[in-house]
Amino acid sequence: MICLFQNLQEPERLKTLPDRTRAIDEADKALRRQSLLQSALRLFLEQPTNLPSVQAIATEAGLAKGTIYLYFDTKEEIFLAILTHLYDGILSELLTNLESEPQVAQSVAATLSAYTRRHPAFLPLASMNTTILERNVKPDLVMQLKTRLYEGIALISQALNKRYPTLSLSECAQLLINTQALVLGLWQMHQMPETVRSALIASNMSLLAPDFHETLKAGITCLWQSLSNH
Amino acid sequence: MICLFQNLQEPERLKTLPDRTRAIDEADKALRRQSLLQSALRLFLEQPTNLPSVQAIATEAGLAKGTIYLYFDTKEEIFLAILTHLYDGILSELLTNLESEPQVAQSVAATLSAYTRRHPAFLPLASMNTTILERNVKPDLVMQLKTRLYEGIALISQALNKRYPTLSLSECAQLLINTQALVLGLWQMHQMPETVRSALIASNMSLLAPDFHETLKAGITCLWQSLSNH
Amino acid sequence: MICLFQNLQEPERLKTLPDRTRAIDEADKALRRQSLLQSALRLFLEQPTNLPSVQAIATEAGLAKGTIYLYFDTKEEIFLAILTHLYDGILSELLTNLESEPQVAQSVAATLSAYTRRHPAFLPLASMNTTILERNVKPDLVMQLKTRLYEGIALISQALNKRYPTLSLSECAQLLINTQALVLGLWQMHQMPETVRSALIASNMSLLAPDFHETLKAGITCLWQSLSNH
Amino acid sequence: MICLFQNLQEPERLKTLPDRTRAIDEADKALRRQSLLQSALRLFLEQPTNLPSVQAIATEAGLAKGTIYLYFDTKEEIFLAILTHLYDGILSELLTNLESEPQVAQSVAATLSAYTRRHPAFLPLASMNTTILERNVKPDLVMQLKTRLYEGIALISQALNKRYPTLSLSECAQLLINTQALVLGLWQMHQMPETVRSALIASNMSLLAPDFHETLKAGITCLWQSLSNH
DNA sequence: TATGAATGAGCGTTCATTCAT
DNA sequence: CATGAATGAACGCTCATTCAT
Repeated sequence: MICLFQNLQEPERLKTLPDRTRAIDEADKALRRQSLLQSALRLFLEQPTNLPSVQAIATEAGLAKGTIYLYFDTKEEIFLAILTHLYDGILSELLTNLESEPQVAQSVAATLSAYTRRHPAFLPLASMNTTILERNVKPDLVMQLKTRLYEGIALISQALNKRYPTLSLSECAQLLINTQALVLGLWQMHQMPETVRSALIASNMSLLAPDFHETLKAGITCLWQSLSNH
Repeated sequence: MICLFQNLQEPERLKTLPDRTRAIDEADKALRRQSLLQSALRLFLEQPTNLPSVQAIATEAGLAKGTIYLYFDTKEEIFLAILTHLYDGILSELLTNLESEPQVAQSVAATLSAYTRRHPAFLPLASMNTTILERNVKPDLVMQLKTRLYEGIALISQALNKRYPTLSLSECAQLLINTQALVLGLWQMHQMPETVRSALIASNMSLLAPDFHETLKAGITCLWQSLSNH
Repeated sequence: MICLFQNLQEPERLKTLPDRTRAIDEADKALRRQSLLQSALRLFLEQPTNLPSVQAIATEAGLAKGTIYLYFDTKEEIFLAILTHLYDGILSELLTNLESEPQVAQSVAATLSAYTRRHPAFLPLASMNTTILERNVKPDLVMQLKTRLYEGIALISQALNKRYPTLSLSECAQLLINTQALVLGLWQMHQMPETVRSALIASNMSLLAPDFHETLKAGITCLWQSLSNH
Repeated sequence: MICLFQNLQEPERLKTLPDRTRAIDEADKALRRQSLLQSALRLFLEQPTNLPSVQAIATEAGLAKGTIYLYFDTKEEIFLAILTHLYDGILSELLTNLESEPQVAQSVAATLSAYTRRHPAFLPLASMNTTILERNVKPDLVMQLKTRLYEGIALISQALNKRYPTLSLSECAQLLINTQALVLGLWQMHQMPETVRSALIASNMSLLAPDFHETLKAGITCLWQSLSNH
């Protein structure tokens, strides 16, 4: 089986190329690409409401602005690559945890909650996907993300189906998609300026300003309750 | 009962002010404001991926650019107003239909499906809310949207709670929030360039390019299945 | 003798017209005009680097924006009127003090120093005269200012000439003009952001950041030393 | 002696970079910067009442608007640079002429008169310095101008002091500052629309519409008469 | 491959002034 | 005379992308 997740790179293991050195062979190029992704990610995390500027990314990576365009066609492509990677990550963890955990719904909820904590760029980027990223990226890169997503979902669906044979493969897949949709939507609804958040709480409307992770778990539990019926 | 939704204006009933006429009294001003909202909406629907430019909105409304700033502080404010209005609309319909329909989950799904069809700006705008709109709008307008949302949810929760007394008010509210999150997320996942859509179908991954309204109904049914347990 | 300075109005004696009342007769109109001038001046003093907006002036005066244009053709006209008034004031004081004081140069210096202190709008406005005000005002209003200036200078020159008969009338006049030029120039050279001022002092260049009033006195003394020769 | 005025560039000697060519090394960059300054200056001289627009400057220089911002942070910075340069120029000439001319006051007057004729942008820009330029420029650029001014004044003061040992260094410096103030003020008082000028002459008030250069000489002579006493 | 100078489209907003009421 | 809604010109600046070197 081709591994979906070949792209995963532990940053700490990453050998870095000296700045302003020419990346000749494929390995060096990949390294440089990774380094750009790391820089972009780092800057994005500093202010997850905006994509950082190309200049900032280049500077952060110790390279020139033009160099970035040797590795990516547009700025958005960089972040779509990061997002793709993050999708890979979450799918991979879901699969792993599914197999080891007895309580499926709880496992899913816990995995998602932990993952979004450990990867605070995931949901902000996922939220921008439709609105910002895909709009400025070649279709085949969008397809790449979708394909990865599809394959991940397929694998997880199979695992699920093995444990809950009464649930069809496509029901499993749909459940996963719904889960991702729910997480994405909850995160966006939960996102707001700090002033608004405190105003909401002050006005007894904390329903709209809840702890994201709490809500996440509850929501997933609700969505996955069908499993307990099977 | 105080009606939340007094703001709803059927565009077709709207008397329009002749162009370049002065809106002196409050009624005329409201009319002009509505007309700007209509123009903005119309242009947005032509290309729901970008907010139209202020100049375009003004021209569409037969007014000068500066006039817009007599009615709105920023461009985003216009679209937040539209979105607020659309949230009012959906909440109102949910409430109405809930009371008349026997099958609650189906009613909710059908209402949402129909509403998003009739108001194709709803989900695109809702998707931009966090990322684009709220970022350039005074906090109290964000609060206004949230408050309306809260009050709508409160009313619907009460109606739900009346029919399913085993479900607590806050469980009902949370269910509604989850529903909105799910719809939002599904719409975003379902959103893609036409080329991508056909590529997905060609590659046997139509799972990721489904009919939105189908998926919506299935998703809501899944989320609301708890009701059948009560 | 026709008084040059009929325009001088002690603000405290000013009867004010109730807001939004129609000014029918000439006296009422003059009152309203004065009130607009006062409002404009008050706002300008709050931020003497920019002319306040017409809207701000109207609001401050309790009137509508359009009303201002019943009294002045352009915004700059308002400030040219204020400046004219302030020129009247300084000329009048110079004349008065000249007659009572024995030491002419010192009298002039002291008068100017005191006047600019009491009327902090004088030099800022005078500095804007060429660059901003006269550019957007009908020539005959500029002429009015010049005429007043001329007549004031003429009167003072006569007084000077009486005391120093060896100085021709036109030499006296020129001396006055040079004095005004010097004051204006010194004020502009002395004007700077606070940060720059402290940087200058820190760099041992306090020559360029002196006390304005000190410099003023020294400068005038220097310019007027010819008198002691006569 | 380190020359303060190394920046002086005779425009006619300036090698120009071909349009749309890249300025790679520092020399070319300096050339391009000079060319932008020249263009800005040229346009300003066409209408010395307003700073030309950035677009106009770019077009005049055969470059794109954005390019300007590679060389200057704001539009005002361009003109502050020109003004700094012009201050360098006048200080340099004053110093040179002082050393060669026997009659100091006359030398100063003649130098200033000639310089302002040859550099018609000098006084208009100097007049805008406080009101317009320094307001939109980083403090350290203002400081640069001040520093240059200070150093120029220091050098000239030394030269003066050598010839008139009874005048202290700081008296010399102050005399120079007063001179600059006087020139600036006279220029502003002398500045007026052509219509006003002819009206003044027609009304026998030519005192207020004199030949600037005449007045300048007379004024400086008056200010510098102290020297003859020493 | 790397650079970074050059490009130029894109846009929201302010505000003095006009003028219908 | 008073109002204030409507006007629309004016403009600096950013920044993703290109491309000559």
